[in-house]
Amino acid sequence: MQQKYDPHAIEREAQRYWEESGAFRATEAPGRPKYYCLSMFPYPSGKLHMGHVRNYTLGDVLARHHRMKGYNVLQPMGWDAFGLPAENAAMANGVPPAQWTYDNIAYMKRQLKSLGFAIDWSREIATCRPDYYKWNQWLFLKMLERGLVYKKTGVVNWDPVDQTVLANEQVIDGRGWRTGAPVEKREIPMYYMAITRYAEELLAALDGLAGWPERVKTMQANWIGKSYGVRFAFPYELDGRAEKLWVFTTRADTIMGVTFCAVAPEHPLAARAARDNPALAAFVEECKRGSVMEADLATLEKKGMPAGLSVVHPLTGEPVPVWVANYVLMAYGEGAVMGVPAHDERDFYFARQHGLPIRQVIQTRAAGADAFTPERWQAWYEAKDGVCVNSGKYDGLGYEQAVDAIAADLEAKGLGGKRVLWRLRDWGISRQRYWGCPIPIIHCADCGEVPVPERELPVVLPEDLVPDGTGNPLAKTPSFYECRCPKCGARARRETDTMDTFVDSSWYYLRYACPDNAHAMVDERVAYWLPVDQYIGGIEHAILHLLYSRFWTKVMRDLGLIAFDEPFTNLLTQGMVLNEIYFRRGAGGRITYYNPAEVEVRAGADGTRSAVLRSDGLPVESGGIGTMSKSKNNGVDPQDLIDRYGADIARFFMIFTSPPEQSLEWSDSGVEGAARFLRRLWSFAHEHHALIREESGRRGTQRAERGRLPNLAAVAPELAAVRREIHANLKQANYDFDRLQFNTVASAAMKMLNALSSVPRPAAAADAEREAARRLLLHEGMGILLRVLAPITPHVSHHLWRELGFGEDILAAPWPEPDPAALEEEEIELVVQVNGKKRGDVRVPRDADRKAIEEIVLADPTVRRFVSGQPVKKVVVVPGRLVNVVV
RNA sequence: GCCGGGAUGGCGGAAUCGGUAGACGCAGCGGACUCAAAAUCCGCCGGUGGCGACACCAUGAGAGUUCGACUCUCUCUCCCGGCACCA
Repeated sequence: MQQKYDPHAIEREAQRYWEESGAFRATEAPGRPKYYCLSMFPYPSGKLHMGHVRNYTLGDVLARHHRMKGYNVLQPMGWDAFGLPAENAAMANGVPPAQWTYDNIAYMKRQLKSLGFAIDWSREIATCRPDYYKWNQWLFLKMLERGLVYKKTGVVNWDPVDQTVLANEQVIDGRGWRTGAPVEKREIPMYYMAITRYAEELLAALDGLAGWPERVKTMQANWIGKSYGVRFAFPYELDGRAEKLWVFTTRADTIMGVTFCAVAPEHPLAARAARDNPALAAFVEECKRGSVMEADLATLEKKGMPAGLSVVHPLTGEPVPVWVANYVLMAYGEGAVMGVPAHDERDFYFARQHGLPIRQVIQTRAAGADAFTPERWQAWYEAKDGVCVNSGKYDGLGYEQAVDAIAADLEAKGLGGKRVLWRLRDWGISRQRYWGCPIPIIHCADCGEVPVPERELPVVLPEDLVPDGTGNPLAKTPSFYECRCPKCGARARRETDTMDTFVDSSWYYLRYACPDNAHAMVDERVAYWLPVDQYIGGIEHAILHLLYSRFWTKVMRDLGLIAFDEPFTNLLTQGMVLNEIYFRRGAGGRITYYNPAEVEVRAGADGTRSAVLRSDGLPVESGGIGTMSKSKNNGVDPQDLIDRYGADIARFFMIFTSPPEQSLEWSDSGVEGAARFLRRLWSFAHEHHALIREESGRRGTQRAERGRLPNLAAVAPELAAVRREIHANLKQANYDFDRLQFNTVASAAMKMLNALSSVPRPAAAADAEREAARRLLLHEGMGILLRVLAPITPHVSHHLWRELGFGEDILAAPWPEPDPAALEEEEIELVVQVNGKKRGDVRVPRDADRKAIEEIVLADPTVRRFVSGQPVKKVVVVPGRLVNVVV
């Protein structure tokens, strides 16, 4: 055995062994318990970043641990290969997105392999391959047939200079990222998937997802946003026609307090009112500036203008003025709201700003007539514990009675009724972009929108175009868009929009089960492997990706393609890997980001810190810390770490440095500790190896360590303590594996090595029985330690397992369980408190009862000192833990 | 703005059901080995006071519940993630 730990050599060797033995090739084995372990597939951005290493190490730990526990494990990998960065890279370098993407895939695949992940590469997929996205198109058409896909207009960011649609990410401070031009909102036709039809099930089924983090389920529930309320109308007359302005409210009990209505700038009524009102038209126009992002809209200064018309209150018959307000969202509810300034904080400020009347219609016990503070109204609002006042026939009714009575009256007048409102909106999937899956539709002048016939799928995306930032290249490529109408044969135009990349990632986990099936989207192998037993990915996907995947699963179930309801049984959401962000703002507001590795932080004499770019010594601005990303140029290349230390050390460090779900501010201080630990493991193993060889030489046998451990308590009590330590840490490690807290598994492994290292070397004239016991203990401990480490540091574990003669392949070894006999203790230690403060500890027999413990504790000199004669009120005994004497 | 989460020594973190705060590791300090350095090994290592035994303080801030709170409740501060076209 080599004396020196050479990670690169043993990693090459172990990886070759796995490759040649096809160790990670998964095959369907009905009857064996299966474990489908899936990490979110990467976008092939160029190189792996630390988030990938964290994600895939976590997945690999789970996959390898379950494999050793006897599961038939599938761990696949693929590429989320369509998307915007490829187009940006193409513009920057003049290389087609396809080539850039395939090059990146090749490079990143090599990186993943060098980390030794137990991946079945025979199932690799890339979403930009026609044999994959064909099925996007196929399912799109199935959904279209069933009315689950439909067309309507949607609002996008429009760059008026480049004449192109911008992604939210491409809008910086309200301006186009390339042109610096102020962005406008523009309405265009788009295809939508009717996810709202599944809103009820998507919400209700969250309760059944026992293996999902609560925080993710809460976020999804809030996103779906079911609210119960009343939808009702304010009648009005315009251009000689009777019309209705519909609104939705969750507080119909306050309807008698309505003093105005507000509509979104995009509302038809606003457009109509602006027609003969230039000032209002200018305001509506002003509201069109800026991006469509909700975060931007929600932080806008609240502005409004009278529409110059009024509607009729449905219950009082009084006229109610209509306003156009930028805080009303067209996309939520009816695009119009009732205004009740007395009982809604936002309405209150709006009314005060514009001199609108405030009419109190709810009173609570807690508040007097002068208690008009928005904070207080908020409390009433949430508690719903007031009664109606100034409300005519509804006076004295509580929240529920008032809502019931008012809804009934509205219903009787044909002006509304109770209604459930969802916050969830249908999923717009059209993108005016090149590098995505073509939408399989043909536009014919006579036949309208005609689906591409199934036999003509896939509609293949040309791979040789280079976008230039102005519009969609597909729309400028006649060889792509020129076609014949499948219905009438006339010249027609192919749809040039592509699909949202979330479509690609909504079902890829199914395709790993049957990546080679050219005739069907899914087959019986999907029934074997799915649903995914453990899904691992970043918390940033808590809502969109996971919700779309759940929706897609339910759609495929209803199409009879699969037979389960939810795609992911257990979910581990890893925290983000963060790093400093530095940038400079150039001319026209364009921002250039600098990698923290190129930046030097200097502390000034006055304690202030300033950052300068190393290359030119000039200052850069700090953008705080944030997720490592290509767009913020704050990634750290893990390759340096792997080249320098090898895969096992990189993996061990990644696991040890923080718990999986917590976000992690990147720092590599501490990686030396991981390296030191594995070197110590190696040299300990080397010493043990020599010991075994010596003993087997003496006995003339190949395998020396077959004997049974004697009763250590009798032979060598100090060894019994070591064995207790090993088994206690094994118990802890198994517990932590099960609760997915791997950082403390790594700690437990370190503690085991510390315990084994603490075993004293025998004196020159050691007695033979003791020496044999010592050797057997070390061997047992080493066998446990290597198996506990195998999921985290697979290469070195594989190597030492064979070297020390435990067996051929550690992957085939049974997972270790602690020996209860090793954990038994005659005496246990109890912490002693007086009035809740720790004052010492006592040792008591393991089976001492409460009364005996009380006697021992009250007789303890330290306790007596602190009690010092005061009467003992009570003695709290927590079995196995502590005793608290209250005086 | 809205939704979700987080904050513990100089640093990463541990504390499983409300029961010893700081496991394990990094950095630092002292020592051994060495011609020397690296590596390795041993010891110390939250703060304040004390020669010491020990005492007091301390888990972002402030209140509360409890025999007992890092853990539960309320208020606040700061940070991170998401907000529907980054993936």
